[in-house]
Amino acid sequence: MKSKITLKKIAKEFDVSISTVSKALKDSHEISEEVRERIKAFAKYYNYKPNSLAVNLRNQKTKTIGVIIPQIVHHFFTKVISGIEHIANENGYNVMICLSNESYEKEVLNMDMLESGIVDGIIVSVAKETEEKEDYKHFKQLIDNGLPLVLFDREIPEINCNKVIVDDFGGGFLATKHLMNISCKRIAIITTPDHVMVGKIRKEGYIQALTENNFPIQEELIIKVNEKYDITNQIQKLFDQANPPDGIFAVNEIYAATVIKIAQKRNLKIPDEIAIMGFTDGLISEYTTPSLSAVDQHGYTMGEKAMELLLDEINYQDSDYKYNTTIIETDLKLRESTKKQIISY
Amino acid sequence: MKSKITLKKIAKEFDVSISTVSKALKDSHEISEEVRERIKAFAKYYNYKPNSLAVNLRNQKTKTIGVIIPQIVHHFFTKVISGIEHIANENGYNVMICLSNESYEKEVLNMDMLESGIVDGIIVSVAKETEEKEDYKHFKQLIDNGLPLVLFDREIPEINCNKVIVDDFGGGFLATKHLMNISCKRIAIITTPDHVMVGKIRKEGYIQALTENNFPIQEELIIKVNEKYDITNQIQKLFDQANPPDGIFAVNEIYAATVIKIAQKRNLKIPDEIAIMGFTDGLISEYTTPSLSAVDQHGYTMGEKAMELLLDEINYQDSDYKYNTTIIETDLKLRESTKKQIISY
DNA sequence: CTGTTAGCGCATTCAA
DNA sequence: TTGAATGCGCTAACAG
Repeated sequence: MKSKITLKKIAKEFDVSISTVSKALKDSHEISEEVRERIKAFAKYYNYKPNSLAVNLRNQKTKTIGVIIPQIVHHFFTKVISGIEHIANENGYNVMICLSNESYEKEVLNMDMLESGIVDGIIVSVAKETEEKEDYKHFKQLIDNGLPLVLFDREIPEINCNKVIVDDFGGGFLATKHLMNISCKRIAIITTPDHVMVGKIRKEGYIQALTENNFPIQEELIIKVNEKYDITNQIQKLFDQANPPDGIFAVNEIYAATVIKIAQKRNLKIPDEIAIMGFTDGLISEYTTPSLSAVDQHGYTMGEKAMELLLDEINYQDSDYKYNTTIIETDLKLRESTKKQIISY
Repeated sequence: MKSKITLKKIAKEFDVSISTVSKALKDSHEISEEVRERIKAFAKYYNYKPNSLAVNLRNQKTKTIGVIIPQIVHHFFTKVISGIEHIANENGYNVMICLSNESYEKEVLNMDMLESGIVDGIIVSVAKETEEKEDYKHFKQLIDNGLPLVLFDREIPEINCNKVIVDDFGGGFLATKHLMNISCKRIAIITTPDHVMVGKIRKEGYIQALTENNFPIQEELIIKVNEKYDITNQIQKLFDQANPPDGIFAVNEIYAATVIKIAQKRNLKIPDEIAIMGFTDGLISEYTTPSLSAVDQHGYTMGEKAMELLLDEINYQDSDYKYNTTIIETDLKLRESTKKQIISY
């Protein structure tokens, strides 16, 4: 393995000083045209690249930002990443993506690593396990260490930093309202355990919509899925009730798609016997039969916004920086799973 | 913004030398128990983290590897990444993910950046645009610079390095063979333009299966999708023929899912009137109606294997390193889109 | 026009 | 048991 070429080696080759080489490669006019050209040609030939570890160490910044996401298989997160990448690249930043796999421990490990100087700032969506433990020491430390931080999607109220969140409440509300509008009478929700904040808040939107419209809140219509066990089985129970729902709001794509599969197996007509709303940016929704109506999370926009906020903080010179929480409004992407034939008598 | 704590600052605090602090934090027995403990306590309290730029510069290695993938929204790539992460983390490596977005230019930019010393090795799946241009200078340079490289999925024959590829030929063959087994008589393929190697090779598997079984190769049954235009329209044409196919092999998930949508719109019964095979690790396949039979790409395994090969090369001391091409065998994941009611007379 | 020097943060060798 | 000195690769202020 050839070792990499450095300024030092080039300097030796030409029998000049290192700084002469450095300047020549930077096209400094301090260096004579001739020497400059020869050095540049040589460097180009040997494919010289400044060692960025050294450059960064020198400059005390890296032009790289870190992103920690809980999962990469969720389409929502990949959209967010694309949005982050877009703004980052536009501003000459590189993006380093790390996965926490919803694990507290991996989240801490990733942050430790990112905190060690390789990035100028960090964008995080909190792991479910961390939300469950409610242990946010590592975030506080990060901030204490002066590293800019932006939280997105899953945020932590007690941490003071820039945030970008979806209007989960509004989304839950809209979804539920839409089910009412297509005249569903018994509307169920399939959500996460309450420690997953986004699930909890979407549920609150659901409850608000019910309450405002004088629908009763019925515990048997609220399913909190524990992902450690079989999802289908937990959702099935909705349909085994004496009085099953005629409308379902699922807080994510997999739950919604699972409902479709179950409904089909039971020969329930979608949307006429059972209408379904999801909450997602995902691809699956477009390809189910019927295709799934869903609350649009605008993941790409979230990513862009998160990166903008991070740049804001990175570039802010004074000490009176004010944190900002950006709320991304949701809207509905209506497809077939809620497109009822309106029957007028 | 507080600036980060360094060895130097700790040294000043205790009025000892930097090297004493360094040793103390490494629990060196050269340092007296008492001093060691005090320094460690202090460092812990202030959340000291060695600056990895400095450490890496010193050690000439970073314990980080770079991954360049063309897209992140393809479930296959996310699976590969999970596999890479798994082996990387097991071996104390961090993973830095970069996206080329199928663009030659972004691929080169990413490689330039990674080549500048921040990673110990690189794993790449080639961008479509690069395949089209057949411009591989940047890969040659990378290797010349001595940075270990592993190519996966989309490889480049003329580049000499470790590789992990799916048995695309075998996959195409298997898929086509299975369509024959369920007694399809006119089997079409929906593939990519030939410059996308994986598409081309899968098509060759398809052709081999046809040929071996005395099926004619019919150009009108071979659709090469140009993703710059509407996919549905291009695929539709298959069904507008006088003699439409009764079996379709689509080389990726989106094409396959699109076929389902089209077939449904035309009221074609799947799989009886038209059977469909995809080629994917994706999630969509499970949630379409009917669910999609597909060639399993084993993305996770590919990722693991790629990382193992990279570690191999990184850790290899001698100069006679031998490159290896690992072929991941495919197999079929049969679901409903090919599950014909076998009717016996 | 070119070179010397210092320093970014750390680890390590050698000397005290 | 501690510290001084050196160097990883680079840049920039300053000197010549």
